[in-house]
Amino acid sequence: MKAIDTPAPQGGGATRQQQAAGDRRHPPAGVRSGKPAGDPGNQRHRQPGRTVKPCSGQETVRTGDTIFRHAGQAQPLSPMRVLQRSNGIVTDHRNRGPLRNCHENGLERTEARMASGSVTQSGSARPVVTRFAPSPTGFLHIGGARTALFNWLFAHHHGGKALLRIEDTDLKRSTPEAIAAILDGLDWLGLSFDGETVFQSERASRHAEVAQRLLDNGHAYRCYATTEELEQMRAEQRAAKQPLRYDGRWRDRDPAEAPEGAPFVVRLKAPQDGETVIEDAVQGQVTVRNAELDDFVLLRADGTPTYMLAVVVDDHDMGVTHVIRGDDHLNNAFRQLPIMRAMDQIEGGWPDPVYAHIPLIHGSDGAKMSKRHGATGVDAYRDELGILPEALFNYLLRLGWGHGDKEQFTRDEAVALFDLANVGRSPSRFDLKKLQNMNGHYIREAGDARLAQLVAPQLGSDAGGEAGLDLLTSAMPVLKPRAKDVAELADGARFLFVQRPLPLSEKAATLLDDTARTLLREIADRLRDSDVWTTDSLETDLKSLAEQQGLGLGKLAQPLRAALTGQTTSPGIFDVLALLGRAESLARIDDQAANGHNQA
RNA sequence: GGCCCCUUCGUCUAGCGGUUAGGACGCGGCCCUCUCACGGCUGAAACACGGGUUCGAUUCCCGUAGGGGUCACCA
Repeated sequence: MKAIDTPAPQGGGATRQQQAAGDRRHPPAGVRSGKPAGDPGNQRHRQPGRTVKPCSGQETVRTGDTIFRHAGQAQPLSPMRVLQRSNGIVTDHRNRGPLRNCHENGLERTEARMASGSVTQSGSARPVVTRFAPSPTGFLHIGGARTALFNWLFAHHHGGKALLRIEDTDLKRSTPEAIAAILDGLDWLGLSFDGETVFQSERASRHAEVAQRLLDNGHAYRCYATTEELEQMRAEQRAAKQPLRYDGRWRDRDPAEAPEGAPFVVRLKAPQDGETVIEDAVQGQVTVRNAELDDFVLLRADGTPTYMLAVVVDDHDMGVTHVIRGDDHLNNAFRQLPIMRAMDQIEGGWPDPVYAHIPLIHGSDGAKMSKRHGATGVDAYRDELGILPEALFNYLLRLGWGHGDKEQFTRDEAVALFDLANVGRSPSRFDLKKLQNMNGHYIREAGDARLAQLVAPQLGSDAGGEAGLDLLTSAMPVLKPRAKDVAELADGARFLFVQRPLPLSEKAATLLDDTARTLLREIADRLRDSDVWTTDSLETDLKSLAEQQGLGLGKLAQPLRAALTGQTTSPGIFDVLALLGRAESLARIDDQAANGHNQA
């Protein structure tokens, strides 16, 4: 955060033109690395297919993102954009600068990049603002949860703000229940977002206003093509094996030709030449030829905005500096950027955000997570799989991000260490086994009273009362190491609340043969005589009894365990006795010692 | 199909031109031990392939293969 406060090398009051000129004198690579652009270090991390090949005979001007070769004319670079780009570089681990070679730990490395790369205007801070923008069509998806987490961590790491926006413009599919479920899921994970939650549906008029601005300034146009017409167009493209895209039939047509009173949509007049380059903080440099993009719809025939427009307008209005979202949006960035660029040209103050497209979470079969992969909502992990929020938090953090060999991260550590630089670029598969293992770890660390509260509802009314909760709480230390989710914790605790006579598991019943019952009587006699009833005293008593009988402790403990719990597995036998108490223990032993004829 | 992205043990990952390729989950073995866990030790297990560049490539470049994403008046 300190780094963001670093005063700008360039004059704060520079006009966009001056800034553009300044940018030309100091090409991005140079600014970025602090080295001459020709430095070998700058070549090192080029990715396959990402190298920008300058056209010979023409000046290739990189304004950072768009290359206009045809005109040899660079799009003016706003001061804000310089800042933005710098921020992008700061967070770009694929960055070709020398800092990539630093052998520091990730945090220091990040700090170092921050310190060297950040530029602001007038020395004023441009705080990081991220946003999580789910569409409320269901519960909080596990992938969405991770996106939310990364946005939250990044913002907090940089002392910025993480905003929440509900993308509910598709009224047909958005429900209040889904909104509540998402909010609930975020809350459960402990991800609190800053400021007011923005509801995109409430901003339609603002979106339309921007569309009008675009229209008025020649960056958009009305398209009167009918749905049928467009379908036919696509059918023809399909038949001709052409890429499917709007052919721009109304782009340069005289509006006077428009059919009287016919409905129309508003389309962006997107750049057709050159290419757009994004310095993605995760994916590195990504280039798409502008010819690949068509004039997509901004405003529907009914005047409502499309997602593409709404996102851009909202991100701008919310002051979003870093767009961290799923990789499935990478292609969208190339459609959203032209809208921002157009608005920046019209009124200024619409800087490019830094993009960070994080890889998707895949199911075990390697395909994008969906319903058929089983649990996809965080609510299912909580309610059905008995996962603790801190476990999911940690697991999601480690999915696609790493920090050396470290596996466990507290919330504070995560905030301190998280960076986009160490987010991987390839999709990762969801591994329930590892989540459960991690959950086991956090169960062992969790407070006993808290776990008792979680477990009680699964154990009937006895467990929910004050006495029941107390019992559960005191049993937790010996129950915890044996469970990897809340259900297993409940299973382990069940013996505490079952009513006599205990039902026996098959294995337990087999264990309780005649000799075992005889032994149980001996045990009962011995225990009845002792005046203290603690784990230690019980251990002493039973060990001496075993010794007298010339038996290993195991021979004695197993039948006893069966009698006390009805199971063959449980916490340590002395703990079980102590937890159950003298009266209940002896009663259970007597039950089995006497019983028997009708058993085997 | 067009475009875009990705590729280290089965899975999550470390690795930043020279390493016995490290850790974690899972799996096997041993220890601990009253059972089951926990914990400790230990074993098997990976650089997709082919070309470059280099004295030297897991690491940089190109290509192939494979996987994924995306192509609406959905978001």
